[in-house]
Order: sequence, then structure tokens, then C-alpha cells
Amino acid sequence: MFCQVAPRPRNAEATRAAILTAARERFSRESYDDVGMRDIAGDVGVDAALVSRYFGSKEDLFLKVLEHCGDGPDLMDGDRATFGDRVAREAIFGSEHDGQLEHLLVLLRSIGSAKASELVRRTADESFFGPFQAWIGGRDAPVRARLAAAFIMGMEVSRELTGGQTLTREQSENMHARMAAILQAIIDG
Amino acid sequence: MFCQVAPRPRNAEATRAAILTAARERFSRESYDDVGMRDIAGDVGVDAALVSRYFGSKEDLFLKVLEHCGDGPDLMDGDRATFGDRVAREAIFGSEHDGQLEHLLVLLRSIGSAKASELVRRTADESFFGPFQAWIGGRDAPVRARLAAAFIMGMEVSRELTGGQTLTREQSENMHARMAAILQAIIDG
DNA sequence: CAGGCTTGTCGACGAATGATGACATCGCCA
DNA sequence: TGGCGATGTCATCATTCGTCGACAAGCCTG
Repeated sequence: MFCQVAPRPRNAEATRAAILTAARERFSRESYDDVGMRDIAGDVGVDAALVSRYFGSKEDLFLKVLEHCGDGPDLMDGDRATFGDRVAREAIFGSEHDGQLEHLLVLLRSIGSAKASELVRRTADESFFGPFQAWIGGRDAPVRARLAAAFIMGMEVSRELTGGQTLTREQSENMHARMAAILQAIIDG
Repeated sequence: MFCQVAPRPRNAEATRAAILTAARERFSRESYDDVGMRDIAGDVGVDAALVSRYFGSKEDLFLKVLEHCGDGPDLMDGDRATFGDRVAREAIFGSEHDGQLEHLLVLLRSIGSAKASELVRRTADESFFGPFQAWIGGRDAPVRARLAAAFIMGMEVSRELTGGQTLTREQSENMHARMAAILQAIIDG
């Protein structure tokens, strides 16, 4: 007996959106090089050729994902006085992919890939470093923005590298407090 | 007129060493996926098959590079009281590849690659996080080690992302001072 | 019901990659 | 000097990847 799956209802817009969502999830978990068109298509239950037809090249699709990522919640939304606490909480306790750092995660995953690095750099500049620096403001804003951004990104990298081993609850609280204080100090000038 | 290059003298050990050096330089500039056996062989002026014969698989070669990287100068060599200053100087002013951070650079380049991530994680753990944590010591050493490591790695990532645009001399000095202070504060407890 | 545009699948191509075994060439040693 | 092991090259394979054109199936309109 064959397990015949129900055919996807013919709806171009829905399919397009599903592909984009699947692509975003893939690109936030694996690097540009490791994500294949066939993988994305498989997640949606669609042929790989369709992905190419809807989004052009793989690079175009990746760019669309990067553009779309800016839609989510933003690090800079919220009270400035609690920035350190909020971001540290997200970076340390945040569930893996539903938070404000997903955009950053997509960028970090593919930072090493030669084919994607140009897009990654430009996007990071236009939709992260730039606005962040403007939001920080004050004396030495470019320097402080780089420091804060580096710390945040580094914590993501660290989580990736040491992903397996978790800290105790107490240690996590400790780390959160320290990270929040450092970040807030950078933000405040 | 053909430009006939002098044939490489037949010396297995020298060739092996040259391949390993070329591989280390490649892997510190490009990700695991972007580095091809033919690239490395080309740098040495040798056929790609020879690389396979000397080092087995590409993964084996990458592992050899990771092991060899530990030979260089270490972040933890030197006066503890000037750790922040030293590392910040290297991270901000350091020339690209000859410093103590080259090891870290190799790891960061290939952190996204699925084929290399297992080796990267293990190496980072064994030859960086572990010793670093032990070196830091004192209260909450695991937490402080993670924070310091994250900050250092984040600065490398930041340099990569914003590589094109340089800061003014004054801004760089400013950033160095801030980064050194933060790092030193973490180290000191 | 019939035509036609839309939506999706299938098979294949060309390029690039890591890897392998057969072959050529160098240098040492008897 | 003749031979033999060490050193290096060449051609090639199998696989994977992104992409493309031809074809099939579905849905709406007349």
C-alpha cells in the first residue's frame, strides 16, 4: 500500500510564502553552502525546480530571506534603559529561533561562505550596523556600536561553539547579569 | 617562449610541510567548504592527488591544520595584568594573520560548515575554551571565560563584517582602550 | 464541456568537487 | 650503469549542485 500524500493545493502565493519561510529556517540553521535548493523544496514538499522559477537563483532567494528578516522584532525596540537586560536574556536564555536575534543568526551562519559573504556584509551594514549606530548615538557612536555588536555576535558564536554543554541555572543567571551590565555600560556611553 | 618553472626538488618532507602551511593559510582565509584540494595543491605547485596521498581525506588535512595551529603564540602567554591590552591590540591593530588569533580565525572561518563543524567544536573546546577557562580561574571561571572568549571572537567577526571601512586612528585608539578595559575587567573577576 | 493560462513535476545537463589507481620520472644504491 | 623504490602527475570516476526546458495536471473562464 502506497502512502499517497495529499497534493498541495495549487496556490502560487501560499507556495511562494512557504518556500520563503522554509528558506529562512534553513538559512538560520545551516550555512549558505550547506543549504541546497532540494532541501528547501523538500521541506515544502515541492520540486526544486519550482524554487528556482519563483525566486530566480539561489543567491536571489538568499537575498530575499535577508530582506524579509528585517520584518521581525528588533533589538532596538523597547526601553533603552533595559537594553542590556533584554539582549542578554535573549542571547543566553532565548529559544533558538523565534527571537530578535534570528536575523543576526542568518548572517552569522553564512559569514564564512565566499558566495554569500558579499550579501552578508552589505546586509549587516545596511540593516544592522548602520541603524544600530544611529540608535546608539552620542559620543563615539561608531566605536560603541561596534563593541556592542561584537559582544552580541560573539555570544551567539559562543553559544554555537559550546552548544552541547549547558551551564547550571545559577551560572546562566550570573552570565546574564554580567553580560547585561557590560552591554548597558557600552550603550550608556 | 614558454616559461618553464623549475621542477620542485623531490623532497617528501619539505613538500608535506609546504602543503600543510598552504592549507593553514587557506583555511584561515576561507571556509572549509570554499577551500578546494586543488587550491591548496596549486599554492604549493603540486598536483591535487598528492595532497590526498599525503594527508588522506580533506577532513584529515583540516584536522592536521587545527592541531598544528596550537603551536603558535598563545593568548595566555604574557603578563596577566596586561591581557586586555594585548588581546585588544591584536584584535584591532593586528596584521591579519601572523598573530595569536590565527588559530581562532581558522575556527571561526569554518564554524558554519556542516562538514567541519564537528571538528571545529571539538577543537575549540579542547584547545581554547578548556585551557582558557583553567587559566582564568577564580570565581565563576566558566562564565567569565565564556564572556571573554565571546567578546574576542565577536571582535573578529565584527572586523570581518565591517572589514572594508576603517576607523580613524583616534577611533581605533578609543575602541582599543574600551575593549581592553572590558576584557581586563572580565579577567580580573 | 473545451480551451488556455497557471502551477507543478521530471529528467537532464554542465560544472565543480574529493578521491583513486595507473603511469611517468627522479634519485639513490648496489 | 642498471634497477628499484620514492615522489609526483594524469586521466578519470562518482557524486553533488544549481539550473533549465519540456511535459503533465489543475483550475478558471467561455
